[in-house]
Amino acid sequence: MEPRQGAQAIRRALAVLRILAAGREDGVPLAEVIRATGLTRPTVHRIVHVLIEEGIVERHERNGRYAIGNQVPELALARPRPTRLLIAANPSLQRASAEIGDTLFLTVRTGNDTLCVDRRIGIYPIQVLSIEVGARRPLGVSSAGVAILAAMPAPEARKIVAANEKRFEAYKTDVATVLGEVTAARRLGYGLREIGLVQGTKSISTWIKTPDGRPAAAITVSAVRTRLGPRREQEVAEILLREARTIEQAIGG
Amino acid sequence: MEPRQGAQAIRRALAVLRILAAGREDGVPLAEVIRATGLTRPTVHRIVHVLIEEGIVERHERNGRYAIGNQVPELALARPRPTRLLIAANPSLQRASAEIGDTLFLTVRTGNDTLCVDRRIGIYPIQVLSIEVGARRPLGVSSAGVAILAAMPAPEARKIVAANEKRFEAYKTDVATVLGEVTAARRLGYGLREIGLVQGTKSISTWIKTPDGRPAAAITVSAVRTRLGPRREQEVAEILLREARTIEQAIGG
DNA sequence: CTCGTCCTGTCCATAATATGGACAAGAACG
DNA sequence: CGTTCTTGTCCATATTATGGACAGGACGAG
Repeated sequence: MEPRQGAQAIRRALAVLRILAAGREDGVPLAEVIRATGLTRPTVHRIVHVLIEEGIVERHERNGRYAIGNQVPELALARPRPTRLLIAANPSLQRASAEIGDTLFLTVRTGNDTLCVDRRIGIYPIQVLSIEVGARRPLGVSSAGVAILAAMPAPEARKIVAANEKRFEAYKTDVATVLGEVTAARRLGYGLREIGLVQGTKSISTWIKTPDGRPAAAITVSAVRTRLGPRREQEVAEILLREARTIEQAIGG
Repeated sequence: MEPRQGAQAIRRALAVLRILAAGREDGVPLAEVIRATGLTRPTVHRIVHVLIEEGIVERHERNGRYAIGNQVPELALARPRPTRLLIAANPSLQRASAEIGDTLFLTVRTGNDTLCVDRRIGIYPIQVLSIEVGARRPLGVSSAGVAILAAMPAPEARKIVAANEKRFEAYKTDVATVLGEVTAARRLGYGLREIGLVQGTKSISTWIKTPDGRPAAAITVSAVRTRLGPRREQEVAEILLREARTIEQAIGG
């Protein structure tokens, strides 16, 4: 059903945009876009510069990196709603945050990426704040991504991981490692990253499925590793599992 | 400098997106997109459906209209900053709103469109609320658009108005009428619409220029016509002119 | 029912468009 | 001064997007 053709250029432009989105405010150098998309230099160059002329992409004066331009939020204003998920998850995040005390994230799946859409800071004095709302990463490199992959049929997960192969390099991981983590998560019942993306942190994620059984999001706790020993890992995971089910109820019914 | 080529399809896709953005949540029927963009049916159809596959556009179950999809806000999350203008204009809007009592709008120019980016509701019991944050219209059909056109060099304004010709029809106006209003606004010092887009309303807009002298935005008061007689029009215009200058200072320095 | 008038969706030969190999040029480093 | 990073450009080529023509569906009037 997917392959509607006659629009290669548009699809490529969108692929570029998604890579740029992952670069957030800082932007992404052209070479990185080329690597991540697998397109050729002239093609990426052309696309990026047309998008600049159209105001969809901006180029940073300083370092020449490319980033999402201000016309994108302008287009987004056409869509005023906060998602159902965000509303449904709010009480759960509130509750879990109070209970756990460490930083909580709500992450959705969008295409082959995870996107952080909400964050709650806990009361414990050391908080992992590196991941911000808007942070976007290839599915598989964060515990949330691993959890989401673990919750979908294995073949589909493998396909996504394969599609992200070129981008894993930048996160110092690879297809085999990710697939191993996904299998482990499937067995455990939740996603885990002993070595967080930030040095010395650990993350636990549980998936949230839509009524049709497809994983749409994950809730994650990140903390300094010493705060998440085996015993506490168990406790935290149970809370996250409970709240994930609660959120599923809220979006399902 | 503009005409970088080799990307017709991407530009066309963006043109389609901007039209869809003007349709907001309700969306736009395909035929309207065809009219507004001047593209052919198969082209628009193909573009729209590829964008649907990519999650950039959604189709409403009910009426088959096309609207901006949820991936657009997701991309926009990559850009967390509220614009300087919004911050700079805040105190002025606050003050003017208290002083005037009718609904105030802050509208920016984006390409050939105006886009409402802020709204303040006044204290007077009858408020014109039809225009919401995110509302997007061809430059020229609202008093804000007229004001912005009036503040730019006449040839540029004419070019924009000509480019929007096909879209005016839907707003029951035309090139000649708009150009007349722009000339009148240039003479007056502010934009005016005796017959607002909503029946029985009247709007007054003043333009805001960036330090380089190009108009970037407008502040607008909309009220039921009877509340904006000649005397009060004068008063309101003076407040708006004063605040426009204040905002220019704030973004200039 | 039939005709007319709106709409959306599809086919495919064709021309125009986007492509990418090869090259150029600049910056940072030793 | 060479080496290894970048980013940017040219242009012959074939792949890609194009749009005229057609089909089908929904609605209303006669």
